[in-house]
This record gives sequence, structure tokens and C-alpha cells, in this order.
Amino acid sequence: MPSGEYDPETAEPRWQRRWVDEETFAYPDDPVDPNTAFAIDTPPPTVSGSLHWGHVYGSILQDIVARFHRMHDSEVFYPFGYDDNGIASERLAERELDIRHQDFERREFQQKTREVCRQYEDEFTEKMQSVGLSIDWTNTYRTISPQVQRVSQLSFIDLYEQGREYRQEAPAIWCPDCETAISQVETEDDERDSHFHDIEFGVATAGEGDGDTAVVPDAFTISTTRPELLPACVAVFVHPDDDENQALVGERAAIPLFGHEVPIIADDRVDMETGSGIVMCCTFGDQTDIEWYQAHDLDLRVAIDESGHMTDLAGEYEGMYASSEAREVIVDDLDDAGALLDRWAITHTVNVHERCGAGVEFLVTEQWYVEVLDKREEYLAAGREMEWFPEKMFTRYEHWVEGLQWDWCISRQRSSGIPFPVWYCADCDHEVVAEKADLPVDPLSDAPPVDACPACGGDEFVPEDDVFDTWATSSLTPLINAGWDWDEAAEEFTMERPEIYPMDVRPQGHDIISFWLFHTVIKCYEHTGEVPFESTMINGMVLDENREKMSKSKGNVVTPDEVLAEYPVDAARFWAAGSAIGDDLPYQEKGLRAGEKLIRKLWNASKLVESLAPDPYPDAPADADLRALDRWLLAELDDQIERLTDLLANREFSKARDGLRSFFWNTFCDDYLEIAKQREDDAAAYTLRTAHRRFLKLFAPLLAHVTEELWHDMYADAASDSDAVDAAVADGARESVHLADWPEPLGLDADHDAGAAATAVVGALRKYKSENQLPLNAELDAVEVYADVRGFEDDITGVMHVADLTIHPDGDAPVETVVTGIDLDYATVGPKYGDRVGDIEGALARGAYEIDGDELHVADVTLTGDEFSIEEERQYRGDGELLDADGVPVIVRNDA
RNA sequence: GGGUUGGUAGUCUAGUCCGGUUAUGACACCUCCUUGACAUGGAGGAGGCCGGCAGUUCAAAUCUGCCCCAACCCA
Repeated sequence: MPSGEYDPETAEPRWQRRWVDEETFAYPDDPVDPNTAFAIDTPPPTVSGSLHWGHVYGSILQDIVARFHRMHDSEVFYPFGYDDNGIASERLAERELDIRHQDFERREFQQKTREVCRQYEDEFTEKMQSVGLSIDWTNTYRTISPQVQRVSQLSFIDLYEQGREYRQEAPAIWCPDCETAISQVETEDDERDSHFHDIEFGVATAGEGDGDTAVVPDAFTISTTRPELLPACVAVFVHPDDDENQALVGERAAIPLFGHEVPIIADDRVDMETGSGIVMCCTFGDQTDIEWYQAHDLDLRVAIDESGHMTDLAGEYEGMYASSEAREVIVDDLDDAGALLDRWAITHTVNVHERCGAGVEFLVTEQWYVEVLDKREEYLAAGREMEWFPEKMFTRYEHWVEGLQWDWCISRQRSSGIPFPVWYCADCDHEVVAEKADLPVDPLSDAPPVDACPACGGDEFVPEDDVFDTWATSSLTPLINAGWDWDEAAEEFTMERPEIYPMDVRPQGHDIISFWLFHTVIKCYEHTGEVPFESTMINGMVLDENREKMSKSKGNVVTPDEVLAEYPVDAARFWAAGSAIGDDLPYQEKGLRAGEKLIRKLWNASKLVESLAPDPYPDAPADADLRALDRWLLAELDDQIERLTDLLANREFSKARDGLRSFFWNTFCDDYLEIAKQREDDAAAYTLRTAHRRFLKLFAPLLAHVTEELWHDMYADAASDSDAVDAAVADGARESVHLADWPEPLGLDADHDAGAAATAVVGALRKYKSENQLPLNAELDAVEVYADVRGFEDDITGVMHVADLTIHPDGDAPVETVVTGIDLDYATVGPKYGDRVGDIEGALARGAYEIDGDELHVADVTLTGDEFSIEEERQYRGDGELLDADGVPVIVRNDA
């Protein structure tokens, strides 16, 4: 029985522990009907640090969906994953232990990474549990685990066998700090301070012109931010429309300091606005350099190595770090040689690796790719097949697919990912792929599946020592969850839990639509022929209280610990549910305070229900015994249930939350409960308990803890011989309100209008007392109500303490009505009279009109019945005061 | 630089797709009220040129164009 104040500090952790200990949210081991299985595939958080408040926000929205569907119609599969197989985790270990992966034996470094990740994963678990998420903790996975490695390698082999993967030596985006290839999505733009340098290039062929064209100058200027790339220069470009410099085209340029000569070529990719309008092309400064390299079949001059240092091509600069030391020394030497014409500071955007902030390079290396560019249309259609919440987020996916420029590079030159299950013939480089049955394998320690090369018969093999890109694995979560595997005997892929695939919801932030969601959709689609998700739910970002993005550098980051130290989890859940799906949500404490207020209101109202309808209470009185007010409340609640169910099904959290809150607070607490205080009959007790139990269930997805506490206090653990407990147990809800059945409408007959009129009358009387500074329990001598509120008399007199109540069902009040104006029905008058509406309005304002029966003559036109309505004011000249209760006339007489 | 989304009282937000009378609710603010749970409650009040400018229309928060601001995605 709820008493005193609710204490979330003890209640919340208690339930969280119990939900985990009792495996309340465990997905059944027994086969589940595919029609009632509801699966959620959350992107496993990258183990690269601590969870932040944005994670919590997104998780709460997922959890509301999970809890709603669990109660409403489903067996919910809600697993949790830890993404700990990628560069991010390695870099975490390097940071945490202050080590470099290059300094360790691979196994040893992997071990260290695992240990660091383990600590962070424990923290993830603890944090997610302390938010009270209804995750199935018996279904968790780590992307570095052997089982997931097997799935990931199976995926590689399947795509390889389908001919959708290839190995190629080509320019790839390279991080010189992490010393690995990375993909386009792992880069980001960053504003950096730098310098622009004007460098004088010589024209090697000056004076050799044939005489009939413009004179070729003997020097020209190049502007660059990267003078260290001079030794890598392979060409100089001029725009075809650049008349001034056109004479250079076809000549050869001499590179200062390094002396080699390169061709000068015209190409319209030159930006004439930048610097001198003449640009050097190097191996490789940026993506345009790569395009030029391919389009004009240029030489390859690699001046920067894998670790970002100058190669022997740079002569005396060999071994210097390119973007710092080499750059400075080369600039000094250019200056000494008189080739540095100018130098000035600028800030510009550079492409950096998101994990370490190092500026990326482009290196020609041999990498594995997944082919995606050839199927853009198909992948677009796959995205379109999903239901998007909100719909507008699909355009993000659409633009991403349309803008794809690279196939997906999936190989990484790192220590601690999932190995490629591939060996190469030492003689002919033939690719040998592992047998599916043997997976997972590590080619560095396992032998290839053949003794001799199938191509050349050679018996020496070189293991692939690259590892997969993180996303190559984390894009397989639907398959990991469904237990996708290769059945050696049947020679086909199988699923341990086929009923959950395709999964029902993919929740995630809008920042990862382009790569994580996209990669997951296409990989699972290629493996199964099906789009892996029925729907995707995209949440916005959490902003700080000033609507600014949270970032470490701004120092405005809110941590889960700070919030949970101050507020109940349920208050945070209330706050999180206050957003429209897809919209960003500012973190504001008043939102949490409003949550606290609702929790308290629910608790206090429950106490009152308990005292007004103490156990044992009637479980099911005959329908006829219910009073009009009871039927009205339960019928209104029916409407609310339908509305709320639709809103939650459409992920309209904010509307669901606010609608339920107002109905509970205004209609149930302010109207019904106040009236019910006067009642001691069984019908009221039944109505109170029935409505209350329904409210607990409706609030359960939102306020997960307080509803559970009340459910146990008042129903599940209450006196076990009571009929009500049997009813609760029949709901399947002995263990948890979250396992109860979502309420179905009761379908009682009720007069909605009469109920609304009766509560409006009570409201008007309450307002009358308030305005006349009367206590609310002051007696009123006489009240006359001009509406058919028969059946509600006792309710009105009881709560408002009316000595003498008279009902006039015909609504004919003894009042004079004065016409105060005419309201036009613009929806019909507008289109019909067009620009004459102005004249009509003018005449009405002047009072120049005549009412004739149900016709209105005004401004030379005649309006009929439904085109206008007469605005009247009621005036009452008798004893007492006339009140307006939402259109119902009420007369109050009070001598006191 | 291109694209996407958003801009509504001091703050957060509904309404915008599908134009129509007085623009929704909450928080904060002001006034009043101890009523069988809750004063952390109740009743009421004030607070808005719906980002700006043009246009379409009898009528625009809503449709169109341009501009400004913010975030995100992509160069």
C-alpha cells in the first residue's frame, strides 16, 4: 500500500536489480510466433570511452517502444551489443595505457585492448541498467567475440563468392597517425590554422615556343598550403578558360628545389579563384589529384610514406615528418633559393580522421573493397522499403546513396580487428579463402585450407594480416542477433531465430544514417535478399540548455551520472519522451522537474484511490450499477487508450506523453477524483480501481519505475485472497506491470456530452468560488443548470456542496439574448463571394445588416442558414449570477 | 560552396502536409484559495506583428519566391 512520499532513490535501483536478477525481460528460449515477435536492433555503442547523455536519450526512446510493444502485442527481443573490434577501441587502449600498438606483439596488444574494453563495457552495462532499460541482458554480444568473428568472416566469404568484393591497388584514404586505410565516412572536416605559400615555378621549355602563339613566360606562381608535396608533384594544371595563363599549356614546368620537370596541362577542374589560378598536382594532395592522376595517366611520385614521413624521393628531406618538420625546412630552403614569393597565415578546412584528428593522406595501397557503386538504385529501393520515423529522414539516406563516390574499403592495417580469412599464394598471389566450417580463423596462426595453390600448385602461402573495418562487422547486427550461420551439411545459411528477421525497428541517431544504417541495410540485403528492418526510428541529438550542440571543447557536456544524481530516472524518461521523433531536444532541468511533478501526482493520486476504494474492492459490478459519471470516465478513458495506442505505434512520443498526462491530471484527478471523494458506493470503488489500474499500465512505458512500485504495492503483492489480485494475475502481471496486457477499451455506453456538461458545470462553480474568494467546500444555496445533466445531480451537489440543485433538461434559460455580432462561415462564404467578403465584413462591422428568419441581408447579398451564425451574449436580470459553463448556462444564488 | 531540416509568448512546444472565426499545452511570472492524496496542490490572469521581406488569395503560422539565423549531411 503506497504511503508517505515516493522515494525513487531506493525504489528505482531496487526494481532495476530485480528486473535483471529475475530476467523479467528475457526473450523466450522456446520458439516464438513470427507474428508476435518484435525485435529491436540497436547499434551497439562503440567502446571508445564513456557513455554520454545522448546515448541515454536515444536508449530511453527505444525502451519506450520496447515496453509498449511488450505490453501491447509482442514478445520483445531487445538485445545489447558492445562494439569493441575497431580502431576506436584500439585507440582507447593506447590512450588509457599510454602505449603504441606498434610496440607490441599483435596478440599481446589485442589482450591489452580486450582488458581496457572490458572495464568500459562493465561501465556501459551498469549505466544502461541504471537507466532502467528493459534490455534482455541474457542476450548480449561483443563484436570481437569468436561467434561474431565467425559471422563477420562468413559475411566476407559470402560476398566474395557472390563476386561483390575485390582486392585492388589504388589510391585510398590513409591516416598517417593510425597507419591504416580508412573509409570516406571516417573522415571529417576540421578548421585548422595553416599558411598559404606563393612559390615560383620555372618553365623548363621557356623560349622553345614555335613563335606563332603568345610568348611563354619563363616562370609562374603556384599557391599551396602543402609545400612538402613539391617532390611528389607530377603535373601543373591551368583552367581551359584561363586566357592569361593559356600560353603555359603544353609546356613543362621545373620544380623548385627538386629540379624535376612535369607537364603543364589544361583541365576544367582547376579553381581559378584560388591563388594564382595555376595549381600543382601531386601524389596525392587531395581527391582532385587522384582524379587527375587517373584522367591524365600521370606518374606516381610517392613522397610520403605510411607513417607520414618523407620518402627517399624527397632527397635530403627523407625521414622528416611531412606536415610539420619537412614543411618548415622546405619553406626555409625555398626562401633561401628565392622561390618563396609570399607566405601568409590562413585558416582552412582540412580532411581529418575522426578518431585521431590527424590530417588524412592519400596513398596507393592494396586494399579490399565491397562493390557498392554498381547497385545504387537497388540500395535506394531497399532504403525506401523501410518505414521511416520520421519520414523526412529518408532524404538523408537518399542523398548519401546518390552521392557515393567510392566503393567501400573494408581492410584496415591495424592490430586488433577481425582478421580477413584469406591467404595468398607466395608464387602467383592467388587468393585462398577459408572454409566456412573452419571459421573463425586467423591466417596468422591457422593454416590455409589447401596444401597447394589451386592456380599454380605452389605450396607457400602468405597470410593476409589486415583486419576488417569496424563497420564490416557492426553492419551485421541483425544477422548476429538472428543467429545467422552456415549449415555445412545442408550447404545453406540458417538462422537460429528466424522469426525476428527482418527486425521490426532500427533505432538510431540521424548522424549515422549515411554509413551505419546504409551499410547494415546493404550487407544484410546481399546476404538474405531481404531488407533487414521493417522500420527505422531516427532520434535527434541532445543539445544543451541553450540549444547548442554538446561538445567537450565547449564544456557543455552533460553526463548521465550528473543527471541521475539529481533526478529520478523516471523524470529523465519523462523529459526524453517530450520530443517529436527526429527533432533535437535541449537538455533542460525544468523538463525533468515536470517529470518529478507527474511522478508525485501519480503517487498521491494512487494513495487517494487506495483510501477511497480500499481492498477488497468490487471487481466487476453490473453495468447498470455504474453511475453516469462512472460510465463517462471509463468511456473517456477508452478514447484515450485508443489515441495513446495509435500515437505510440507511430512513435509520436511527445503527443502521447502530453495527452496522457493531461487526461490523467485534468480529467481523472481534477474532475473525477474530486467528485469521487464524496462517494462511498461500490460503483465508485470499481471505477476508481479500474481506471487506476489502466492508468498504471498506460504510464508504464513512460514512468517505468513508479508504475512498477505502485503495481506491486496495490495489485500484484496486495492481499492475495482478493479478487483484484486474481485479476492482476490474469493479466499475466504478477511479476511486473511491464508484462501486463495493454488495456483494451471496455466499450461502455456513456453520454459524452452530458459528462462534459456536468464537469464543465463543476468547473464553473469552482471558478465562481475562487473568484468570490470562497473556500472550495463552502456551501452554495441554489444552483440551476440549463442542460440535460440528469444522472449527475449527486455528483455536482456533492463536490460543490450545493444545497438546492435544479436541472432544466430542455436548456431553456430565463435569459435575454442580445445579438452582439455575426460570425461568417468563411469556408463557404469565402469561395462563394470572393472579393465581396470585404464589403460584407464592412457592413457587418457597421451594423448595416438585417436578420430575416434564417436569412441574413447584408451588403446587397443574402446569406442563408449555414453561411453565418449569430453571436449572442446572454444577459440575466433575475436573482443570482449567471455563469457560463462551456456554453451551458448556470445560475448561482448564494446569500452567504 | 551544394543539399536537408528547423526558426511560433522569457523558455520548451502543438498546429504547417490538406489556408478559414479567439494560435495549443507546459515551465517561469502575477493574483486569489488549505478542499477526505498532492500548496511539490487548486482557480484565475498577463504575456505572441508565428525569423525577415515580397507574392498568391476574399482570407496566410499554414502555399510560392528571395533573404537572415541554427543544426546536420555532403563538397
